[in-house]
Amino acid sequence: MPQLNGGGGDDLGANDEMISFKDEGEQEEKISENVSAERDLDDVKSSLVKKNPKQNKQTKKIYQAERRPQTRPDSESYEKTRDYFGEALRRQQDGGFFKSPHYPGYQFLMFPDLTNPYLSNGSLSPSARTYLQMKWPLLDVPGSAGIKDSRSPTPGHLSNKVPVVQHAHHVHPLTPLITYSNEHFSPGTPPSHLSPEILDPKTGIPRTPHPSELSPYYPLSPGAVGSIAHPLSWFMQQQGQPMYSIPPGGFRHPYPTLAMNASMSSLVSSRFSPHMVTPPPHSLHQTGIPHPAIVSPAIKQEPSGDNISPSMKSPVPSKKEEDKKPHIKKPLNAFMLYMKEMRAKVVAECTLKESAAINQILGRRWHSLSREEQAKYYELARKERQLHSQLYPGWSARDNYGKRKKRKRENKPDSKPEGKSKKQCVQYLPSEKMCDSPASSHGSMLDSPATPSAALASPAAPAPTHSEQAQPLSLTTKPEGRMHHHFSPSIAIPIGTLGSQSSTPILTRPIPFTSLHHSMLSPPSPFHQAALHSHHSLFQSQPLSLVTKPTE
DNA sequence: GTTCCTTTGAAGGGA
DNA sequence: TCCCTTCAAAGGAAC
Repeated sequence: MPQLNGGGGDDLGANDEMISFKDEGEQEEKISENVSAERDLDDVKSSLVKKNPKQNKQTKKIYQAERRPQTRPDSESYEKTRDYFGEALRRQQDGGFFKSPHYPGYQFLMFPDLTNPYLSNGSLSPSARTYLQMKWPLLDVPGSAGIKDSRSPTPGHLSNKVPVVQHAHHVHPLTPLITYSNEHFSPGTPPSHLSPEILDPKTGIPRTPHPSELSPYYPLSPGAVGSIAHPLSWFMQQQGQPMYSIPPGGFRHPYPTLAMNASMSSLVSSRFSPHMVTPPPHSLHQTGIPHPAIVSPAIKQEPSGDNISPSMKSPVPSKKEEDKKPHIKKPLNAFMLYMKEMRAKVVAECTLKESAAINQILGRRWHSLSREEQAKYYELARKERQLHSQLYPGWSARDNYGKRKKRKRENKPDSKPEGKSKKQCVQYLPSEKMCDSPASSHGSMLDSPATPSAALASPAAPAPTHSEQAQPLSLTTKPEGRMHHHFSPSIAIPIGTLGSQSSTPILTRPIPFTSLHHSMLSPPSPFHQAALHSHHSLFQSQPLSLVTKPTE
């Protein structure tokens, strides 16, 4: 688990983190995101087809070397989340325009007083109002009118998989932790007066949310508890995508004992008594409720035990048992959680559909996140792992090995699939000049040798080795079949001052002419320029050079 | 219909 | 300890 350096001294340096998204003005943020998305789009479009495993690996290594997020100790993290919420509440109560934090839901981990969102007189407490407003921006919560965030795009409109209008900014990072397929829920219907107004994704007409979109996690009792949709119900409805596939037949209350009433801190760490963590067979808890991480082979449509190599199988269970054995998915890591949350937003901004491209953008944005922001996801991931381990004590990631379709391994430099011609590519590295992240992750690594990579490293992830950092980038190949013909001519953009630490040659990034964006050939916009200037000299302009991509 | 792509991080095994 | 491999999500593209 990554540990952020304790509050005061963020001596991890690196004020080169991209913070511009956080506390800037709303307009500025929007501009920033649009610009970044635009650049990301161009970037990705131009680079996606070019990349190959080795290049990716190099890029990855550089990314990894560049910065390792730090998380604070839990207590401090929680304190900060409290502060987040307090600040949000203050803003709201001050009558100011409530601007949700970048990850507005996160602070709800420590949401105070959720166990009793109502005041004694029956009205919602301010905190509960704030929560509800964050949860359901369209919900008219008394006393909080006008705090709807109209800024963020509504991926729900744009994503064909988002059944509920939900601002990306209001998607709690923990949402994927407990999001399940809507189709399998039959939760209680919240009272109409508290039902968020939801736009039908197809008609755009406001409608009462389907019960499945609300609070399926709350084992609402027939009585009082059911009188209000539980504040944490929104955990369930992120993008209509379950984090874990649901076995046939669905389930009613995932994490049944996960009665998320008070704080999410106890959600995963203390809500599970030992007796309930033992996964009953067939994906069902003892309550008969399957865990979302359990995927029925039928649903998963993954190779059955027959396709699993014997080495992958545990010697103990028989083949039949193996077939019956549910597929327990790995818990999502921090980046995966981030991806799930941000994908729709990126898709909306970039009008990109290709996940590979989206993921590239997300990867960059991930690196552009501040440590605090990343720490949130690391914390969530940690909790998820903790929950997962408690639910499935005997589970090992190794159990899933071989349950996927076998992937070809082409990463090895010398391994080339027979009969497949390869095309040499120009060395590719994502150019931070084109990236949305002024706080170049690459730059921070390359320009800040004093920053110990270990200090920046995620506790769970080993710091990049010296060999990794110094590993020279080389020309790599990619199967020609995936190459796009018009990508041949390209522009090489030198990547800053890379040579200072290694013998890495000037890195160039092929950019198809057809994808060239004006921003690539013209000075950065004032905003971007300022952002660039405020961070690194890495971004000092260097002349663009035209190169011709070698072709075979 | 299946596999690949692409990202980061976690985990496990081998050297 | 280090390195490598696999898998987790996602969905269009390629095969």
